[in-house]
Amino acid sequence: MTTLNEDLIYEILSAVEEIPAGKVASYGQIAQLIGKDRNARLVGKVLSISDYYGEYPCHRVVNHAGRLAPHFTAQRERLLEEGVTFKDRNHVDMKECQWDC
DNA sequence: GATCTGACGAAAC
DNA sequence: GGTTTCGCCAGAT
Repeated sequence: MTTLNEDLIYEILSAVEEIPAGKVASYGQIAQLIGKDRNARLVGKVLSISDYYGEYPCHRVVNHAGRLAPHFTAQRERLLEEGVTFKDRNHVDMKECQWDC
């Protein structure tokens, strides 16, 4: 496979853009949607290297604990504006706002 | 080509 | 609820 990241970015972003406003999805959920259920770390890495924030709702992607990305400070504010509820300053209420796919 | 690292996940403790 | 260990894949060194 010589095509590398370009293909991964397409798959991941295609899944990310399906996340409805006011909801959040875990990396594992995205990974599963792209057919790589154990490849959640790739989702995060690809988003970090890509500059697609603004074109895709990558702020709606959080980890399994509802914790936000360590290098993505604006993420919390964006989610609050969309109506996502928080349990703590850095923890999303997964029970209420996790994407039901 | 081997090793380490990473916006992670799940299970075990 | 938190920490520890392991697993997974792709990129960087």
